[in-house]
Amino acid sequence: MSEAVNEESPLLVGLNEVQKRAVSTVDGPVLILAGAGSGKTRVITHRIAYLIQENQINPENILAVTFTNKASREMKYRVEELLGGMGKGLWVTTFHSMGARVLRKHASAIGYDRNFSIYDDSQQKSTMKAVIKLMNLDPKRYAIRYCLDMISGFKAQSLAPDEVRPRDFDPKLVEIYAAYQEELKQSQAFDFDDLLFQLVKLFRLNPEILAIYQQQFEYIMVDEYQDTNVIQYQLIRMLSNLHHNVCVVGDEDQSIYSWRGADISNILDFKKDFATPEKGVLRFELSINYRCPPACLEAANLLIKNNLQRTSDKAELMASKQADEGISYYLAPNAQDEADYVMSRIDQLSFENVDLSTVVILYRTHAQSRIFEQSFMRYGIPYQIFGNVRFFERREIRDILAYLALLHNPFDADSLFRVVNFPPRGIGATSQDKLRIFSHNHSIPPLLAMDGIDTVGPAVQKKFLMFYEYYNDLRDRLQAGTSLLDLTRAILEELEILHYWDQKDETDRVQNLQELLNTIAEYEREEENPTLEGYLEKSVLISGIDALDEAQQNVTMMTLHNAKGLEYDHVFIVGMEEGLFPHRNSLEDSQNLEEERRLCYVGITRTMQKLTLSGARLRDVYGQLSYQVPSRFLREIGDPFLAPTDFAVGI
DNA sequence: TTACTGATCCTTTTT
DNA sequence: GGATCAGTAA
Repeated sequence: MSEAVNEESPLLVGLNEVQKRAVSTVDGPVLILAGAGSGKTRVITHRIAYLIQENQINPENILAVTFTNKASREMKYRVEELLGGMGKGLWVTTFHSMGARVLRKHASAIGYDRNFSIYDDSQQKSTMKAVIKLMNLDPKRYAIRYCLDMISGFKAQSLAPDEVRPRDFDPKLVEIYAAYQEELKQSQAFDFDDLLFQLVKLFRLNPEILAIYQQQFEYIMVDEYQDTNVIQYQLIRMLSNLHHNVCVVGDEDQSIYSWRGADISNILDFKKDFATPEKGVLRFELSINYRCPPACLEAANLLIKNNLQRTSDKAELMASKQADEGISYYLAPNAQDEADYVMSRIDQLSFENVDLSTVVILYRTHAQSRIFEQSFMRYGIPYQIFGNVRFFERREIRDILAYLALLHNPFDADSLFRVVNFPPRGIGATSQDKLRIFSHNHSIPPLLAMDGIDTVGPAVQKKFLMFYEYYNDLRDRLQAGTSLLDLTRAILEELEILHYWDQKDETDRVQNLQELLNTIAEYEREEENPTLEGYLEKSVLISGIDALDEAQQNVTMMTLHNAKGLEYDHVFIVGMEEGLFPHRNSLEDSQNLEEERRLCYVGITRTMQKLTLSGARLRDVYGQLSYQVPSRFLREIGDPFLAPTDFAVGI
């Protein structure tokens, strides 16, 4: 069922033949295999615009799912640019935001309050910690991280506690899973995975609710489909099961999230899974790369060939660019020298008036950013880091957000215990444990239990009561219409929190809190209808990459994972050493090793102009000096593409 | 109850 | 090298 390409549409101008067909084929299931730099985003945005402009589809009937908020914002912006205001009502969203949005509407259908909280990683940790403690388990045997990872895995596989086969796993673990879910439920909280897991549950248990969305979303598009997991697959499957107009875009070679449950077979089996008797799957392959210099592309192709588990029969990427500065490799005597080398190169670029926002340093782990950060400061080069200690994860920020979260959702146990003794009120660990147990035994949320607890002495009782009354006072003010900014200011002042940090000479924290007030002010200014709920959701779902500020002339530093979907003129991939990249935890397992290689492939193909690889012979690992061996990926890329002049010799 | 000290375990990658 | 934790003194 090939369609005639509408040559008249301005939305097709400037696209190549395959791109044109991918844009204009809107009916039925469509698979777009899009190699790195092949104009994928362009195809998706033009396709959305095409649907609206040429096929007269109402924007409200289009769903476009991405993985990061940044990607979705970018997509929205570019569609807007193409359509000029006609795109209002489009659902361009991340999987998780979509989950939050739909769950807010129908939470009661699965026994949740619409004011539910969303727990991030650190809240999951403290909740799990409480669970292990309540269950009297050995925290060594049942490490928090391990339990959470397992549970996250279950949820990614769409398995509820009673669906996990205990014979396959430690039965205790399944008990922990059930108890953890119960704890979340008591707190009226969802964790990240729940935003998808519970959404699927909602749809399963309430076909009439699913039907609303099936009818609404006539056209569905999914970006980065190679990184979807079982639960995301199920969601797309459910939602598209009425109209069957589902278009997925992805690239097997760029799958880098299998550790999060992403399953490459989703994209490999798309044909089989989504074809209907009436509508077969159409497949388009974008294999011309418009981004990278030929040497980069050649190197990337050589590298990825070492992966034996590539299953699709897709063609090798072809270069369209001519200009080429080659690839350099610098082997530094030690990590400090590596950083200095990169600095001197960037300094040179700056001297040549290169806009520094076109320069990026990519590394495997966050820990590597520190040495570069120090060098940047020494050289006086402006920089920005993404994802390391995210703003909203700082302790002082979390404390205040916990007050706000508790105001929004009084059931939120984690937030309560976070603030009950901050600033110190003489309610220590012992009293907190008693409150927890009392709350648990009587099935009363801990906040309310503070009013009736009879298992503590009168002195502590009084402290509980005072907290409870202060809480109610704040809540009254919120309901009376006090703005979020004013309320937060009041909390900071009345609890003397700035003073508290000041006293401890923690001026950074004071500054961060001022910055928090700024973000709230900004939120209230920019949002049409600012709410406490909206602000909290934004602060928890936002990820490091979302704060990326292209307007600033700063060099950017980030992990390779964060770089997916981005492109830069000048790319530095640092720490090309065995044990670091590929990471030591992946050396033993060929599957993991292939994922590392794909990660390297992603990194290389971010390059628009010049790629520089580097590594050190000697590096601090866990505070111990260790001799490093150059990464095997360098060998796989091969000498011809590494400019020999840049080799540094010896120590 | 808190605040400090020394020991111990790590960290891969993220919505 | 650093975050987190158990143990101890005030």
